[in-house]
Amino acid sequence: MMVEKREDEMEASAAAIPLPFSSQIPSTFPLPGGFFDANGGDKGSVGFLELLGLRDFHQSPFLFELPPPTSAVEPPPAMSDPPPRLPPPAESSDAANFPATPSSISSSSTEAAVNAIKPGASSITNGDEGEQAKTNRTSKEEEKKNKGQKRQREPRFAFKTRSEVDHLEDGYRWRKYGQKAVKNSPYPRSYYRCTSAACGVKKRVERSSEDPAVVVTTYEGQHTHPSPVLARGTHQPLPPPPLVLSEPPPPPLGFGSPLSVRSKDVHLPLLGSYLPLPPLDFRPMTAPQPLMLTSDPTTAVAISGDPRHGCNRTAEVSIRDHGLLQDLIPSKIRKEEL
DNA sequence: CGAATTTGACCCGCGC
DNA sequence: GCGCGGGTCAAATTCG
Repeated sequence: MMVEKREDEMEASAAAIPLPFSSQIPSTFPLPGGFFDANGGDKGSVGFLELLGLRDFHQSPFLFELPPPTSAVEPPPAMSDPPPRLPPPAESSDAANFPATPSSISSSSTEAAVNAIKPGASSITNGDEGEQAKTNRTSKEEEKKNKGQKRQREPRFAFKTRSEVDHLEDGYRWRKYGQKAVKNSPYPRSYYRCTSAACGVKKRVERSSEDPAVVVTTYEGQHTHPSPVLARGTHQPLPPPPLVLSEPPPPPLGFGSPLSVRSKDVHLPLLGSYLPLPPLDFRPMTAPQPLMLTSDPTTAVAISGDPRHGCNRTAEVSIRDHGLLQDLIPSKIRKEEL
């Protein structure tokens, strides 16, 4: 509801905010013609990494920050508190969650921060929320009454992803639990929940009505477990994901390539394996604007609320982004970039 | 046969 | 207070 609205706003912002290089980046995120069409045949899940790999990874399109517009001072507990033991630290987990935006856009929602800082929220685990609703609503209502506040919500991150498939493979296993028609959009919104018992992470997937090629994925919550993919394979630092690291920039028609076919073997958690245990620092370093958009895979840009600061913001975000990339991308790659 | 998906119904919050 | 829309549940169905 709210988030969606925000997302809409973000979309609007993406198109409206004058980027420093707006001339190069139309709001429509042009991609080589037929780039995705070529992938049309393969309806299987496309790994984020795969998609990501199609573009310059080191110019990763995704950025994120959690600047609570109203509480930039105090980062959300969940976000700032590196879980002592949890394999995937909050941020990392989120990062792992992070659909490395396949081809173009990504954004984060402010809701994350706003909700994360709600008192009492920290005491409620992700799983609790889900189970609670499941077990009995009366108790939920009671709790609500007792607390006299709205239902707790997990931090959210919204990503806009240009993809042919709705449900992007991110390394975690998701179970669909609902689907709703979206108002003013011909495309339905799907609701997924992490299949891991104790993990209450949810995500919503919907297509942008404005640009059907764009899939908006909203993650809510943080995984409390390592990625099944990682668990399945090695949990030790892997060599750079071949896809991402060695794949040359996508050919104009790259999506139809065998790459897509192998997509299911490529999961974001691979990326997660690069996530350092120390939490990523998503705390607002400058402005509280949570909104970040990259309108082109080759350009990572943070959109601040104030376009006038576009350049500065870009620089700032570059730093921030760099920090993020440091965590997400093997230094080797970054060197190449540098 | 178990797991996952589908889908209609229900609940809740919010705006008018 | 009411209606609308988002989010979730859970039975039915499908799939592997």
